[in-house]
Amino acid sequence: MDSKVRVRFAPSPTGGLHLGGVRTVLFNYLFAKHHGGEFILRIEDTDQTRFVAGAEQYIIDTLNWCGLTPDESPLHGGAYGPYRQSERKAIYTQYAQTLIEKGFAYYAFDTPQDLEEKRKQVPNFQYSRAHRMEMKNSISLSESEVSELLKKNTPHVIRIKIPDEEEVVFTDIIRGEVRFDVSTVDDKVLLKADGMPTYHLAVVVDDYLMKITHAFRGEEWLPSAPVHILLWKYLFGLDKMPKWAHLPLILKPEGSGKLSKRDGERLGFPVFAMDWSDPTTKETTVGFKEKGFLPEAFINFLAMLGWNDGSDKEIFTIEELIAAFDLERVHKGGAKFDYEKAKWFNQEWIKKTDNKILADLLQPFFDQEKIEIHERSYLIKVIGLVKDRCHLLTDFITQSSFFFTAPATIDTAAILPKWEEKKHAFFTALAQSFQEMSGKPLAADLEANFKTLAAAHEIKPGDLLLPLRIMLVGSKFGPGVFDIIEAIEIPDTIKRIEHSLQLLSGK
RNA sequence: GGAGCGUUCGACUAAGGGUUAGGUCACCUCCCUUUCACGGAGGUAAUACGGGUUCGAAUCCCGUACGCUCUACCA
Repeated sequence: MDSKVRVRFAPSPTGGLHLGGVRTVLFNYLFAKHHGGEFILRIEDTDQTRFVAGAEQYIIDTLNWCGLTPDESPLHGGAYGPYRQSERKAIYTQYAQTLIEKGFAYYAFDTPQDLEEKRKQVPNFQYSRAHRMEMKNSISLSESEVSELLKKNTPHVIRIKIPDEEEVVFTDIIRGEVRFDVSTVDDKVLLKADGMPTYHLAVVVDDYLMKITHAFRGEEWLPSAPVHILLWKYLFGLDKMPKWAHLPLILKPEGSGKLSKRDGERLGFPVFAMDWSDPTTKETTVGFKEKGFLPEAFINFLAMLGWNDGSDKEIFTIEELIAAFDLERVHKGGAKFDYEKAKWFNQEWIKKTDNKILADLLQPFFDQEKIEIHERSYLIKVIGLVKDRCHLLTDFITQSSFFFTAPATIDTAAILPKWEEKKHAFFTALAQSFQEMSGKPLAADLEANFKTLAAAHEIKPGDLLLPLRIMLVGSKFGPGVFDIIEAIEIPDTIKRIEHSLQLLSGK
C-alpha cells in the first residue's frame, strides 16, 4: 500500500444491525488491522424519512460488543469529521454544483407524480438518454426556462448525466474485472429536493474527503458501481479512487434470497447482533448477544461465512483472524446462514473460555431468571461441571439451575415404572448414611458409600443411579450424580431425596 | 423486461489441469458414559447441464439452465 489503509463502514441508522452488516464491518476491520490501517464509522443518515432514534447508538454499542471498535466515528471524533452525513449537507451541495458546471449533471424539475405517471406510461421506464428529453430538466428546457424555474425556487433534484456510450471497467478485489456498458444505467438522482445527497453522491464525496483507500460493501451495490466510478472520474480522478470489493450476501437457510429479520422470527434464530427494540412499534427483536452468544464466537462464525484461510482451521481468535485475513480468499458466492453451525462455534468458544470470565458473563442471565448466586466460587465450580454441554450461555440456566435451587418438578413418571418397596428402603437408608458422613465428602467417597449400601440392599447400583439423579436434578440430564452431590452438599441432597420419596409414595 | 453477479455433499467450504474430490456442521452407526452431553471411531452424501481445449478438467473457453442482486428524490 502506498498510503495508510483507511476503510469505512457506513450504515444508515434505520434499525438493528443484522448479520450481513456485522460481517461487512468485520471484513473492513480485519482488512484495516491486517494492514495496520484505520477503520472508520460513518453514519449515512441522509434519508430523513427513515431515520430511527437510537439506531446510531445501537450500532456503536453493537460494534463495541463485537470488539470491532472504530478508530473514528461520530462519537470518537477524528480529523475527517463530521462523521454524520446529515451534518455534511453543504459539502455535497458544493460538489453537485461542480458537476453541473462541468456538464456532468443537470437539474430536474419533475415532481414525484410526474415520474410515477411516466413510469405507468412507459414500461421499464428509465430516466436516461432514451427519455431525458421528454422530461422537465435543464437539458430539455431552454436556458431561460431553467433560470426562471430556479429563480422561483421550484423544487428540483440534481441528476447525473450518464454518457451516451461508455464502458466502465474496474477491478473488484473479490470478483476481478467487472465491466458495465453505461447505456443501460439511468441518470441517478445525486441531490434530492430537500438538499440532501443520495447515497451515490455521498459515498463518493465522503470516501474522497475521508481518504478512504478501500471501499467494501455488500454485493447489492454492484449494479450501481458504474455511477460511483463515473462520479470519481468527474470529481476527483480515477487514480484517487479506493479499491473496491463487493462482498457476497448472507442468504436464508432455506430456499434462497437475502437473509431478513423475518427469517429469524420464522425459523427461531436471531438475525440482529443485539436486541433491538423499535422505538415506534415497541417491538423487540432478539439478538445473538441476548440469545447467549459469545462475541468471539459470533465474530468467528461470521468470518468463516464466505472466507477461510485455506487450511482446515475453523476456530480463530480475533488476533488470528487479523493475521490471516486476506480479502482475495473471500468467496464470490453468497452463503446460507446455518444456525446449527453458529451454535457449534459458540460451544467451542464456551469450552475455550475461562470459567471466571464465563461467571461474569453468566451473572446477568441468572439474574434475569431470578436465580440467586450466593457464592461466586460456587458458580465457577458449577460452570466447570456443566460447560461441556452448553451451546449457548442460556443453556447454563437449564443445565445448572438445580445446583442453586431444588428442581421445581421431579419427573416421577420416569422412576415409577421400576419403583419398588426395597428401593424406597434403600433411599431411606441412603439419606441416613449420608447424614452420618461428616463435613463435605468428595464425589469418590460418596460413590463408595452408595455402592456399599447398594450391595447391602442387594440392588444393582445401576438400578439406583437413575432414580437418584432424578431426585436431585428433576430429570434425566446433568453431570455425574456424585459430582452433583459433592457440589450441593449433604443437607440439600437429603432434602431432595426425602422430598422425592414423599412424592413417590404419595402417588 | 434489462443489467450485473453467482453455481462443489442438506449447510459452510478445501482442491486454482493429474487426489479414491479433503475438512467442519447436521444426520446415521458404534465405543465411552448405568443419565443427558462431552469425547473417540466409522458411515451416508457433492463438482447444475451441454459442448469444446487437453494425454488429462471441479479447475481454462463457449453456450444453456437455474438462482440472486439492482433496476426509488432507500441505503
